[in-house]
Amino acid sequence: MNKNNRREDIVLTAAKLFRKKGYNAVSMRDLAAEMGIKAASLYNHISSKQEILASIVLSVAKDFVGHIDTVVPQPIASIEKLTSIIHHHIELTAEQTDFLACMNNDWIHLDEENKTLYLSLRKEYEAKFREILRVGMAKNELKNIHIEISVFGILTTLRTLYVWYAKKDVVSLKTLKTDLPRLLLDGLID
Amino acid sequence: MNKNNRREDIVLTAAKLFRKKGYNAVSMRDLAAEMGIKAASLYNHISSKQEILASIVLSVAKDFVGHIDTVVPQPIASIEKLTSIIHHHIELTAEQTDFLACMNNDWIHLDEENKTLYLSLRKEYEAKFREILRVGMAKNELKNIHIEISVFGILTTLRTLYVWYAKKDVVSLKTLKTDLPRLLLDGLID
DNA sequence: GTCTATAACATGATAGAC
DNA sequence: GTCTATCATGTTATAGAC
Repeated sequence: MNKNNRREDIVLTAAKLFRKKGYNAVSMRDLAAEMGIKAASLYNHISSKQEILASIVLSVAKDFVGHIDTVVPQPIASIEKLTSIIHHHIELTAEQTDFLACMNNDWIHLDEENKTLYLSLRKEYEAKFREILRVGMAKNELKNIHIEISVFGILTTLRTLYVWYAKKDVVSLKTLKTDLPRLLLDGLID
Repeated sequence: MNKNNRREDIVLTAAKLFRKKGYNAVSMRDLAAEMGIKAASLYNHISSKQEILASIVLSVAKDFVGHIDTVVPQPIASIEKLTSIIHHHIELTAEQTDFLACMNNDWIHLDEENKTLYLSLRKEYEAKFREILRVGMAKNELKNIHIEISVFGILTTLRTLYVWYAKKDVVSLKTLKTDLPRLLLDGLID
């Protein structure tokens, strides 16, 4: 196993543990034990516990911004854009559950520099999402519900999908992809 | 100041710190410093850091179950019941922001016994909420969206209200009480 | 009720041998 | 690349003086 794979392995294992117990509750000894090595050996592959956290959180945050950037310029209705975004959240949740959980729970433990970077990516994502809603409402494709409440309500549900995805035996990915957009966009009442 | 008030003060201060930095990142020295006393003195009022956390988390969890128990037997439409629950979440979020945040972020750090208790309260709440949706769908008051997805989507948003409530300058409590039920129940699309 | 002092241990990280 | 050994610091918690 070369150095990159080993590093990747450490980050994946860390994400799993951080998700389960929280960043602060996971010691470098815990992480090393899970990898089957000693704590000191970790430092041949990573430079600090902080670096691992930043690697996890920022990779997900960048992925989300990357996706919304491909959606925004498309010549499709607002509802289609929102559906595409919801589907991307579902897919990423399925593929990178631990990373998603880690981003949501532990970003607060990033050092000042990375926290600022994370929050600016998040702000950028929210601004682009808000703009899609604004245009949709202006074109009367969407109901005129308070825009901040709409942004918050939808993004919160999407961000927290991973919590619920752990119980995925209850519902298939396919059902999720049809019924979650219905819930978030059409609502429960006719 | 008598013993109960002092204890209460410690719990309120702890909730504030736990919310800001996370349970594990707050030491008893931090908490004592914030209270203007020494760490050792805390133990005259509480028996452990764990006990403080349990006190915070369980009080909120019990409040939610208590409220839904008053709503369930009422002779009103499902939509009215859901609106009442949404309003209760909004009110509690406004009154006990730190407690709500602490429950959401730090329940994972409860010891085994209290974690089990918390999860059973949470399960009980979800079951009662699910039943309201089930009846509403059976009576055709609500659309037939996958029930687990509906439960998840709505409760997630309500649980995470505190995150957004910190930016309360953006929207009034009154607007929240009208537009959040609209978003969650009516949806964005006509 | 609060203090000082301290026990007993866990933490992130590093140096240097192999 | 991994190990053992170690460091400096932080942790929860208690004993006993005032």
